[in-house]
Amino acid sequence: MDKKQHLLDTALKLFVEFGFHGTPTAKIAKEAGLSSGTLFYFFSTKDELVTSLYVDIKGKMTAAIMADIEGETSIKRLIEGYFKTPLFWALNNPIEFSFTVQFSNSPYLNQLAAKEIDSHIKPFLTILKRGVKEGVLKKIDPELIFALVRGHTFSIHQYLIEHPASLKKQSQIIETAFSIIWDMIAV
Amino acid sequence: MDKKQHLLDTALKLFVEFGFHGTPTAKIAKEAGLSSGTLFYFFSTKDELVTSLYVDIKGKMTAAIMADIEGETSIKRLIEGYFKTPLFWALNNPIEFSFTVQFSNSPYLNQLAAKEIDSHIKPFLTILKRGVKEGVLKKIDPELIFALVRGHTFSIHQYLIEHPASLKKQSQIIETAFSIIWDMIAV
DNA sequence: TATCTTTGTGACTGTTTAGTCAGTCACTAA
DNA sequence: TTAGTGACTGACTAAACAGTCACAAAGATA
Repeated sequence: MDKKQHLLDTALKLFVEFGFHGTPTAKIAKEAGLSSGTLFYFFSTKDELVTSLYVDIKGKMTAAIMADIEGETSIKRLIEGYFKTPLFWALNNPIEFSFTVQFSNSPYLNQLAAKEIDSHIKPFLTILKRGVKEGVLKKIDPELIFALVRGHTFSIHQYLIEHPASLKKQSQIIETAFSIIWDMIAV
Repeated sequence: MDKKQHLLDTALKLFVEFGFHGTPTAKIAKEAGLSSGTLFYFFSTKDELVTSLYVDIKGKMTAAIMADIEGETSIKRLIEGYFKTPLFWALNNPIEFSFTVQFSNSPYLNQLAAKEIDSHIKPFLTILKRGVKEGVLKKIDPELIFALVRGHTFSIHQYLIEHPASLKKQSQIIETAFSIIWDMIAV
């Protein structure tokens, strides 16, 4: 499985640099020091490679979030985890995060089972619903709150990659960004 | 130039439905009732067609914003125009707006001269800078405010297309969304 | 050692695609 | 009547590409 992971790593790098369609499978294999056939030994189609990569990365990000919010019960801390962890994770894994952004805005997303997508959204949505019900969050449709938080994350990430700064400064921006979004949705 | 516009319209429809790479030039020409050669008579490459379409649509959107804020001087009203007009415009031109979103997140964006992109961003940024300087807006990097407004627009648009509602309800959401973002950035 | 399975090769193929080009045709104007 | 123009055609080409396949090594198992 060493080679398989190596193919995933190489594909990731090339996809982010040249895009999905700008990266032929032959190039991925060659760059990974393997033959074209080997790629199709591990992944039956190119699409499968792309979606595998997404599932893989998304899984790692989710794991990071889960580790961060483990044991937490307060709505604020939970939302904080869901908001801040991906951004901090993105600082350490910029290529991976870029890939997920690119993927989310591509037609590939539709190839993914709705179930897979849902499994990442649902837990967070449940927390938001509870927050609204308990009066911690404003009486706004939880799905709208979800969209707001998501969009905010997207904004901050965009800003961070366009304006490189020290890790300390970046951390500060993320912290400030959370206060902003929290004030926006909390009662 | 009738045929050229017709090609642009057809391409727009197909690109939004099938994506850039999922739409062969031959299909665009056929769907437009023209021959393959005609497409290349008007647009020297496929890329030129795609970017033309973007410039075209972006121009129309900018015109709508300009019409809305004409004569305005108050920072709040200007920002309101920059935020609300694209969203209302998107309600009436969903396909066009979807196209710009898709385009903005694709590698095609890099093909566009930085100048072209800048020309849309700069005027708004200037207003934000003035707002910060005059103490109307919070002391946050105007570029960050820009990112926040942009992300907020993106969020609301996403929510609106995922949750169809009456025009009245949609308008209400946009109005509310503006109060939210205004409270977020204003002193 | 013999046999089976996994891992790997790289030349090959069938298809799809952007882009070309020689030529048609309706029209204009000298 | 003739010459010229420019929109428009569609069969064609050259390249690129995803995916296949017959064939090996390398490793495991017996």
